[in-house]
Amino acid sequence: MYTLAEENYLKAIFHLEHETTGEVSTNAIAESMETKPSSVTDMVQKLAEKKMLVYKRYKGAQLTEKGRKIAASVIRKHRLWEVFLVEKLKFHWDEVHDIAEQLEHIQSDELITRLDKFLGSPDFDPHGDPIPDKHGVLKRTEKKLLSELEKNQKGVCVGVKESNSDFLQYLDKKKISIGTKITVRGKEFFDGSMVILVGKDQFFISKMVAENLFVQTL
Amino acid sequence: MYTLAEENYLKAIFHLEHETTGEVSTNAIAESMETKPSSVTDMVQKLAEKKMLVYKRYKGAQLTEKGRKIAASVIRKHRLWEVFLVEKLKFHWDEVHDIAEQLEHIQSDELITRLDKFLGSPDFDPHGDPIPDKHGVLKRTEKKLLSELEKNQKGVCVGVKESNSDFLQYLDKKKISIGTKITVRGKEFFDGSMVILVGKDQFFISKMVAENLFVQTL
DNA sequence: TAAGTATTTTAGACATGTCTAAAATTATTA
DNA sequence: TAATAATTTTAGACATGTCTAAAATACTTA
Repeated sequence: MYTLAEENYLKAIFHLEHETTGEVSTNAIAESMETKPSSVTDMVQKLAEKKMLVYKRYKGAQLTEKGRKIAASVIRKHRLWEVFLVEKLKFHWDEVHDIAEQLEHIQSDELITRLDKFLGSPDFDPHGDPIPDKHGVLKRTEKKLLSELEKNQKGVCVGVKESNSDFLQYLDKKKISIGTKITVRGKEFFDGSMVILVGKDQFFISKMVAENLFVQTL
Repeated sequence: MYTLAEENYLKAIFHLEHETTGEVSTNAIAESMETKPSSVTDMVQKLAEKKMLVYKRYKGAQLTEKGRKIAASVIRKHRLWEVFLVEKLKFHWDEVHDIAEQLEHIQSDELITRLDKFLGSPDFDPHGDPIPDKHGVLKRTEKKLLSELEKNQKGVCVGVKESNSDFLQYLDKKKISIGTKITVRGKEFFDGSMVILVGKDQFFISKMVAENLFVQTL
């Protein structure tokens, strides 16, 4: 269908478009892909010929609807595979990126349909990023750090900011994982610590923990 | 690690070595890979430089220990993924080859270690072919058609010869799947039909069925 | 064993995607 | 706004893996 290089370029440009506004520059693409600007120019011209993006010399690139859909489908596959690796194969959240980077290029619609079903049609990947649906629609989501919530606000845990084994084990112990509902019961000004409700358990967490957990506000 | 083309050549040669004896000819490789003999010559020379096989002009190729191990690891991955697709994603046995053909090239030892464990370290793929172990050792197995067994012999179902939906549904109904133990209770000369024991159920099967089921004799 | 046939290799070309070095364009700032 | 700096593109080369056409070698058989 599409080559590996094509998919990687479209994916990179898709991400860059979400970080800034307007056209994406050659240099920005080169940097994010760890390649040279001259290579990017070549490739972007080819993608423009294939109507996957619009390109004007010296002005940068912008995905077309076609290009956007291809990129979203690759990202959907990436994130679904990450869920598989963490939920089923018990990888840690920080070990799965490179493997998903390969798995995202497997070509089979039926495979992804079945994988999605097998995983229970998850909405978020293990890093808390939303999974585009099969039409390439990405729910614009309010992903916040737990530390940004105020007293009495609720959120669903959707991921961690930086993951390390100790922190993940701490979360395990506290029975916090993706999908866990968290309610803020109290918040201290001076040190940013919180008291939160998880299930029926209420406990204290430090600022460090609150600043490392992503939640989806409810 | 190794390129896609390298892995595919080694795999094809590995299979051909098991079908005949001695060196594998350029033409045979070309035919099995649906490519041209001239392309094979080029590639085989490169693989010889990398010590993955031994090659003499006009005399064909033979895998070295190194090449054999790489090939076996690719085949191991292919067959483990096939088990995953059938057992976990509920694909039919005849739908999984093309997808496994892509998945077999994913590079990550840890992934395969975990996948193997997740699947319960299976010994056979859904077609009844043995899965090489992590050291590339392939159990030489006595895969036979059920029709070749005599009265009172036992076997474990390891796959089907030709699979079609109707036949797979028939097996489902009779509670026969990979790993199922089958005992031959009777065999008729004139039409090749059999009476077999599956679990606690004893029933009649036609020659057509007996000639389409692979078993591992016990 | 010589001639004809089949197999295999070589030579040269091509497609994809990358790179370096140099040229062109755009942006900055004095 | 002219000079300088930064960005971007072009030109030409290279690596991988493929192909066709032609040459070399091996196999068959009369």
